Amino acid sequence: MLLKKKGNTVYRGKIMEKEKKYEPSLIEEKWRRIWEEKKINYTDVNTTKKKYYCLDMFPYPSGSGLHVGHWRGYVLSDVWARYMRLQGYHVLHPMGWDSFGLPAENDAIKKGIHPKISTRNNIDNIRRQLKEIGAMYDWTKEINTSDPEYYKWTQWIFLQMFHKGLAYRAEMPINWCPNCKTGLANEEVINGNCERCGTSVTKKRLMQWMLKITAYAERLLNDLDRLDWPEKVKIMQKNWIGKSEGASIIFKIVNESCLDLEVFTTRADTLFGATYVVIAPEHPLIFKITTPEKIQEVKKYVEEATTKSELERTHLLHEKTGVFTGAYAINPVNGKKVPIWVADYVLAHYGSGAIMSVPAHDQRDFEFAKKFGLPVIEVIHSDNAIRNDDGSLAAAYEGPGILINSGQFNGIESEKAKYLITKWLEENKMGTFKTTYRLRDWVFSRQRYWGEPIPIVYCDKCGIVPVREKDLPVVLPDVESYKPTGTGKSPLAAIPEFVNTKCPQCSGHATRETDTMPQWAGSSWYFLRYPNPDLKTAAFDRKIVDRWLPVDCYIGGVEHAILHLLYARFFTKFLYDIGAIGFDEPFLKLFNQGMVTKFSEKTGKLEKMSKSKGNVVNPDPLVKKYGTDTVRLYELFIGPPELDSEWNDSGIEGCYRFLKKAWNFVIQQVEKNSETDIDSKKRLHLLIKRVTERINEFKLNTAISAFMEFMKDLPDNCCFSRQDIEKFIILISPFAPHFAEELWQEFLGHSDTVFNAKWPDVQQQIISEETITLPVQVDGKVRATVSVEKTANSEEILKKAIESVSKFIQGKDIVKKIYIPGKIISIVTQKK
RNA sequence: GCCGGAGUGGUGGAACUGGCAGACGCGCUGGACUCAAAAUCCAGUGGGCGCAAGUCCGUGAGGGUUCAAAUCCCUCCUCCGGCACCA
Repeated sequence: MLLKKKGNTVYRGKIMEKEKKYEPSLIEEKWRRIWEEKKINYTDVNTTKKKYYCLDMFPYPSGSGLHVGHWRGYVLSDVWARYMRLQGYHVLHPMGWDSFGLPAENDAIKKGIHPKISTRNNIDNIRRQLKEIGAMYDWTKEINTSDPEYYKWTQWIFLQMFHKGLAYRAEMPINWCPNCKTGLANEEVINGNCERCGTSVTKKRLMQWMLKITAYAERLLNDLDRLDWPEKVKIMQKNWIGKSEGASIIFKIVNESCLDLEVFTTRADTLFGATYVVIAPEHPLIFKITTPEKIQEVKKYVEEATTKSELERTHLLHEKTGVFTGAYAINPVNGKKVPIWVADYVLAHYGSGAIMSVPAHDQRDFEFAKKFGLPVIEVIHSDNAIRNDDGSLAAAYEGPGILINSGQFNGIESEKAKYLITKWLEENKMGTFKTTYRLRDWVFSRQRYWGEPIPIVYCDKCGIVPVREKDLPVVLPDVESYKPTGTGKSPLAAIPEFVNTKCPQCSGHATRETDTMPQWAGSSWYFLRYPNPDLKTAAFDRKIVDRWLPVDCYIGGVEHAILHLLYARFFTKFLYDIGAIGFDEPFLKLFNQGMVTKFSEKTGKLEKMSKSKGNVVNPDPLVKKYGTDTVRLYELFIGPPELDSEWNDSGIEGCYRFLKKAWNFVIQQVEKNSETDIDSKKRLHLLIKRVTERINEFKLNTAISAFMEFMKDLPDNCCFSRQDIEKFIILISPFAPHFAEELWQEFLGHSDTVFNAKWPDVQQQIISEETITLPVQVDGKVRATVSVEKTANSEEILKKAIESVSKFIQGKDIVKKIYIPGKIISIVTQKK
């Protein structure tokens, strides 16, 4: 019974005799408290029910808190997790903190607070904000990568890699960020700049711990096929791994016949056109082969090249430079003597750090040859080559063609010649088929304080010795000064109590490794820890992780497409190989939510929401005004979840109005206490069908539209039974959990949570129509619609259709009649 | 340069496998309620022409396939993201 009273819609329910309208502020906090008290989100990992692991990419606890952009992914995963729960799954939906690493540390330095304290404060703040979202996280499984009880096991995994030879030390020029004062992984350098602070990255030669991720290149590549991931991410990983099949060819060095110069090429077919050889400035043979009269010049060039920044070398200076070493090599296929040059367009870390140069068929070599007057010999003929008036090549021809100037291989098609020439080299022991990868080993050392200490000691007698497993964790010491030194050593090196230790093997004097691990270490296996976060005896319980993993659905931003996802796959495969787990891919399904953008006054463009762009929208005032459920709805309604969406505050009103209407609808219908009429039954089941389908397809924006349409189209006199109203509440509960719970328990009087209810089934026979309405087109234009019995045959239907458009076909001949069952009728006419 | 994604009213966005373009929301206009406002409710809302019934045009541009194209094909433009001297 509806009463008008002071402008408010009120109801008299069975349970209470007081007036009530939709007031989120009165219900949301209450339910969050009750859910926590009753532990309804606690996941018993020992359950025998079918499981579902729905994981968010865990955040790093920055000081600036969450904005509406962060909400989007969390709301999305929560709707999905709640939906799967209502589908009868036992859902694990955990949350934790990626709290080691540069962002946390830089933030701490900026504020002058110890990272340990600031991290704890930030975590407390973000946890509070996350709880406001109302997500069903099982907080008893919270983990924190900077907790010694956690990083003990990160160190343990490192030791396992060390034992298998996958963690090794190497002195090499690495990417160095002068601002963050630390080495960086290849993956952390974006366009020659530091991923974190944007500073131009330089090179620094340092002794580094490396992880041999390249040993897994082939598997990391192949197994992508098994994953239900966005194609975009798979392609990005594929490109990053960069598999390239070709040949390794040996060039003997003139007068140094014991020295072999190995080059890698994908164009063995052009071997006869190799007119010189180029080695990278970092090539190990460089000073062995350079002739005495050239040594000064080469030395100078190498020095210049190796101190250039990554940006200069790879992005800015495409003008070719190089010097002749004075040495010559022998082209194995024809015995020709060719000069050896040093040039920095050849990269030391790819292939063998040396190339054969074929200026006629490689544009880079062409430019170099032109600049230094080196010969160009065409060996692939094609009419598609671009030529000067005199017939010489105007640019390298890189396409396919027929071999010329190539001895016994003349006349062969280039693709075929690749194989034949490589085979010939192999038979003559001057080369092999070879596959190379762009992927490089992972630089695992950071010269910073806030990370996992690498559990290694250096003993004067025994050398490099791993810390015994029983002595883990190597605890990060509390220090006053944790600022980076910039010397290439971590701040830990300045703490004698930390550095000086005893050798685990001989008990003699030893010093600890003082570098720490990169931020990506802890996040490479955290998903394995959630099901058993408090386990003291191991990183994880194999029985439990094998039951709960792989993660069924992983939700997060696309910015981690390469870094985190590749590293996590690598760790998982390694743990599989050593028998620690029974699966070798961590994440079966990946969903990347789009960014939330907003116009930035600073840049004058639409930008991803971020503090630095000055375009963040704080959810707190919105929650205060409309309630969490409305904000949740709007986060989803704003656009397709996988695409970027522009935030606009004004749209949120629509979601609030909808919830108010839905609230009143439920109350009115329960008050009516009648049976569901046929029309309403049909509407409800159509809604169930649409919402279910759209959630399954992750089209949550249109799932919400379906609810709005349902509400909007209801006739005034519609009637729904209590049972059907319950279905409606269950249907909306993943989207607006507080709203649904209040109606379910408080208004309808259930004693258990709505999230233990069962997702409603569609009754197909209710929504199937006996008559259908079809549009009728004449010459491609819709001119009428006809209602026909579903069972009618096509002749009847066409007859009816033609009658309906008689006006439009008068004086014309019908040349074609098309009836697509259930879809459309199309009449084609011609003038008489 | 290469590889992805996108381009639809005033606006955010719908549209299954080629089958009534613009669902739903915002905004706007008009109306109801009110002393008045807010809130709420009802109606309208792509553009042109027309009093109207209507009718023509319309999914970044231009071509094509088809009875039928936002959707498929070709050429091109713009924006966003990734990679980029990887031999």
